[in-house]
Amino acid sequence: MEEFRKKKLEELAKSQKHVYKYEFESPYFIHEIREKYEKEPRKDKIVVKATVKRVSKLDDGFVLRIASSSGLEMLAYTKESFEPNKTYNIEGILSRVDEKLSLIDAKVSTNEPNTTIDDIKKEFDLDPNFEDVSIAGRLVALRSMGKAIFGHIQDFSGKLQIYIKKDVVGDEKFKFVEDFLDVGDIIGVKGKLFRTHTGELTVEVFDIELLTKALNNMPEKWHGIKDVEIKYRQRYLDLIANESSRKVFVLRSKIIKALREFFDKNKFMEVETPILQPIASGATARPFITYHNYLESELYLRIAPELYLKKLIVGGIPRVYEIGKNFRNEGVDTTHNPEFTMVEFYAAYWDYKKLIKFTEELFDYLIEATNIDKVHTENGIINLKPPFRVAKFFELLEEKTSKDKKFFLHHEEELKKFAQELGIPRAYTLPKAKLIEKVFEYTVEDELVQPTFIIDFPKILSPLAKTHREDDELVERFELYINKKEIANAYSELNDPEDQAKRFLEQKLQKATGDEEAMETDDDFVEALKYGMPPTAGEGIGIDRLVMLFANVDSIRDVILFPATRKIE
RNA sequence: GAGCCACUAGCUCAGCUGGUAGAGCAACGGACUUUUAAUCCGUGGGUCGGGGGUUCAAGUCCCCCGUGGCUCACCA
Repeated sequence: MEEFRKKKLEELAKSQKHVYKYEFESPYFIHEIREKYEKEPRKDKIVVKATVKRVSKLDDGFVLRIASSSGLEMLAYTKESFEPNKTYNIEGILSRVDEKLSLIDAKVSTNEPNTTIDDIKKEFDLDPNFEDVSIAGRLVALRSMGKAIFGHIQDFSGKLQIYIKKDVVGDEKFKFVEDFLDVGDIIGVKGKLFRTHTGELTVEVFDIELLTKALNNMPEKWHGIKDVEIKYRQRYLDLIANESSRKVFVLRSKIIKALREFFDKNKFMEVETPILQPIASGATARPFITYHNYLESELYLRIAPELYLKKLIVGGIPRVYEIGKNFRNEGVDTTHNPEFTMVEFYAAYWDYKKLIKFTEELFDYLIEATNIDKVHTENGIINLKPPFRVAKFFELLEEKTSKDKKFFLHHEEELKKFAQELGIPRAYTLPKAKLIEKVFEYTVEDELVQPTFIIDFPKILSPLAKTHREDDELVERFELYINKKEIANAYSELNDPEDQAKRFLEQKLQKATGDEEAMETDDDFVEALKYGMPPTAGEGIGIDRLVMLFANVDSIRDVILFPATRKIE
């Protein structure tokens, strides 16, 4: 804790000023105020004549503060080196970065100026005309100029400059600000909006109030929080300091909201099924175990909601979806968190072909909602706009290995040998189903960068999927791969109770031969099927991975607010 | 679970073959009424992740432990 701040707190208490206020009238978020007076540029390429006032180094290039002859300023992001105090014709793409009008990809231009900073400002930064505002936020910067003080307040939606003049707020208030306010404090201000001569939207403050004192120092303003350990364990600091992080979680919220809208629009009903389950089935994964004192029995945190949702289809709900967490007791890495969010949905009278179309419609909807239809990854530009490629599981395998379906399903010894040659560890001890999966991973997965539906999986990999109508050894199932990651998994649901019982039995046998992740038998589910489940298709989409895709981040921990971390001793 | 790498001021980072622990921002004192990574002058700040060892001397070399990252294994 900061000693000086503590002292300020004590002094304030002595003078009977409340340091932790109860409320403040603040009808708008900061972004709503900015929205009124700031138009979004359309990313046109422009050329302006400007003088470079300051050059600041970034990790990747420079930021320039450039000014017109009349003194209006804007920022320019560049990779080229510019000399301060020189005048250039600068071209770049007009956009808004960190709330400020900026040129991106700026460079020295041989073209004549086609506009001026003054004209641009007039068009996109409107005159607020001294509107009265009352607004609260965290003080994130404070620059004292003697008898005037500039600062910035920030809320989750944005940042706004404040300007405190001694002869406007009065000697007493001004001294209070000088003596007691620190960067990090939560404050409320009342004042009127104007633009400074460099054009920044600013509140000229006539009243200012300390609402909450911050005792700890804030993270550094320029570099933000980089230490991933602090980012994950103290996410609030990450959210205060890093705009990029705020953006990711806003995007996540947008995506989940869009999913709900999309399902609601398509007449799906949202439900909740148990997280504490007596049998952890519906997927192949190891569960967390917990204990219920009253029932005197072990319970599992669910690894999938699948079987419960299908029971609801039996119960007559024609279309259901659930957005919620699954828990899997497995390793943690950049694509796996022990608890993760999925949407699972089931529709009676549909089959997996209908789901392919439906999934494409869903992506169309997400593209519209997020305004993102392409992502630039290290694997190249991924185009998220449907329609997507459709490819058969065994055809892809055959393309890469020149071995056919028969080889994989009926020549186990040779398959083992082949797997060994591919470098798959412990090839001789793995069960056949695992081997096929592994070979697929080793040979095909790397090429699945653009969105691809892989269809028609082998039956032995899919104990809950319906047998393929044209091939008894396959099931009607697809997985959607994007950027080498599985994003969705879907199938025509198996609704023959006897077949289902048989498949569970096969899983049991696999478990007996050492496959720890083989699926648990759920007799209640088989019982439900005996009452008749209409033909149904179902799908699960990993929301964390979906957000990773749209946000273009590499680690699942960057899209989960509080990812799993080890306890610090 | 295995291998490699990292951990230094509140934050971001320097610190070579062992020789009195550094910078920028933040903080503290001062100047400045349109600044904006403000500027200018001055000041304080450290169990170098923890523990042990080698040495006249360890942030630096060795061993153990902790946390994290990457790769692999496991897994969606």
